[in-house]
Amino acid sequence: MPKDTLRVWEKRYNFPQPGRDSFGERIYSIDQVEKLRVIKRLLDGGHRPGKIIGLSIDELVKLAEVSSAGSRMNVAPDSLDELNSYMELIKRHDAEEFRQTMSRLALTMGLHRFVVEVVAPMNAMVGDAWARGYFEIFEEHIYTETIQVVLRNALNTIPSTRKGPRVLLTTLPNELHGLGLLMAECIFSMEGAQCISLGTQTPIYDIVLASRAQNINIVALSFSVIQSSPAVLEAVAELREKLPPMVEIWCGGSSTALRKKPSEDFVLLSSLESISESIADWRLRNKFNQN
Amino acid sequence: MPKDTLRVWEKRYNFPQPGRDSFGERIYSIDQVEKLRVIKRLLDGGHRPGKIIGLSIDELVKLAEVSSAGSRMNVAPDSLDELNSYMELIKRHDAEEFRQTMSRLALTMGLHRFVVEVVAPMNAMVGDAWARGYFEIFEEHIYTETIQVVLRNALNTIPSTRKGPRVLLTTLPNELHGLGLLMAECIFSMEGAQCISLGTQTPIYDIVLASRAQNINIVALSFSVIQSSPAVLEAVAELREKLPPMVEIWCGGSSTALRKKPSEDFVLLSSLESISESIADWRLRNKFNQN
DNA sequence: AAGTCAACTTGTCTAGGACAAAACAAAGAT
DNA sequence: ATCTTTGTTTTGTCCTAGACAAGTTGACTT
Repeated sequence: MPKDTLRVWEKRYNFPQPGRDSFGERIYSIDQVEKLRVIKRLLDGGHRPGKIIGLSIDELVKLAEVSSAGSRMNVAPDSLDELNSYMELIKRHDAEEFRQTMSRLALTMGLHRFVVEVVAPMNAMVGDAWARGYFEIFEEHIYTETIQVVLRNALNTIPSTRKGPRVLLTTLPNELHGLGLLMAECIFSMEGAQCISLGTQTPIYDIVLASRAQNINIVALSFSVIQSSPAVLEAVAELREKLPPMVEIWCGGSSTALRKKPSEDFVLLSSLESISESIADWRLRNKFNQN
Repeated sequence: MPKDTLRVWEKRYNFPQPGRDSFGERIYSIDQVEKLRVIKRLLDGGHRPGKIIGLSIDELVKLAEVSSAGSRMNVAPDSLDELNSYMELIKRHDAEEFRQTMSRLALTMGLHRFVVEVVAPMNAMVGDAWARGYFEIFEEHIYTETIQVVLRNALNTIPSTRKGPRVLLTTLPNELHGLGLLMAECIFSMEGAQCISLGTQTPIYDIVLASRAQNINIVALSFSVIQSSPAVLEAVAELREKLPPMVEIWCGGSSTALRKKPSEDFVLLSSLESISESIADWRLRNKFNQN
């Protein structure tokens, strides 16, 4: 959370009101940090500072529950119990058991369904649990690390191909959520695409360079909620301008900015499932000039 | 590079002197950014801003070459040619070939030697090449991602054990260099330790919680050069204080801060090889109370 | 050669102010 | 009734300028 923002909130809304140490520097109490965490979460969800910053921590948590309920709608109620039982494994700190369970699930369900039906909703649940203080940071870390190991392991078993579209996966600077990227890579690979991942935080200019050097057909970008709307759209527009017209830009993730208005600049991947459709679509469009 | 620092440099050393856009906001030219990159690298190497900031870009690059020569000394000259040929693969953008070469090497050399004799020196070379502008950011990303895939893949093949020390691997906040952590995890695992990685950037308090929850014997921290000396030592001291005395802290990485003076707070892993020795040492010390 | 202290260097915090752009609300047009 | 347009408020980030603790250097002393 930017320092400037905290300072200006302090002046405008009288929150947070940090104590001062012996040198006059701000010290934020645990309570304040906790409240800030929930506020941050709500802001990502579209609320406005002026409206919510005065509320008590309890009211904020209640608001957060209402807001997050919507994102969980698309999960079948009976599988929710199942997902919760996996969350319990982490909470019980049975990391090894959790890893084995996830590996097994990935094998039995198939990677595609595992990513869409287990990992995606669990991400949301873990994020929620963390914001509300149910989860410690280290538990979230263990979750992320475990899922990463399982997904990368699964990726290794997919035979590489030379036929599908060449897809460059990355995120823009300031976006360091690598798990979303990895999930996308799984789906893309399952659809027979040739994936080249750059990891997170690639500057626009370097995406252009990389797509040229690697003969890329599709640049796939992942966004989490963190980014401010205009910055995202502006960056994508800039990338579109600098990229050859034949190279497509596909954007996915939970960022609300992308969904606002349809743009000619990029293909919107509204969900993980839509990757499959978009790939099929791309194949139709490019069936002649494909090698 | 912190905004405050850039501003105060501007006032004190008259560099950088950014242009201004129509709103009076700073715009840094490519040249300035490039010079800043080299300066940053030199600062990490122990130089002082006041001494080097006035030098021209050429003089700075020369200085950087002298400084980095030392770190490459411990590589046999004939294997240097070999390493350079791998670098060429990346520069030629033959990512697939590079990946296969690395996988093959890891198998033939064995993971331990691969990490120590190939990955570690190549990390330094890539960092160098990048700072001098030989490497684009995206090439560095491809390198990092590829090595990560190879190492994680290799890690998967190591059978897990229930006998060795339980090691928690992570970095402190502000340290997001994940590759060093992964390399350490490889060595630890080869030595029969039970590794639990939290990924990068775990707050001190959460390291304590995690080590309790996971029954940890050793907390292993990885440091790159980026961190300022006192902050690192202070953080380790704080961790030492909050951790039960039986849990050991082992620190490794290229940070110069650690090497300054021996401390009772932690075990210094001066190189990747010393992990093996320290593990053997630990086993001796704990052969009675081990399960 | 090694320890001590003063002077210098350096990064990061403080304060308050300004302002563009996003978000909202209300009035107007199709 | 829904969509566009306009004016108003909200909000984040940048600006200037100054202060100061901690780190480093170098001369002096033992």
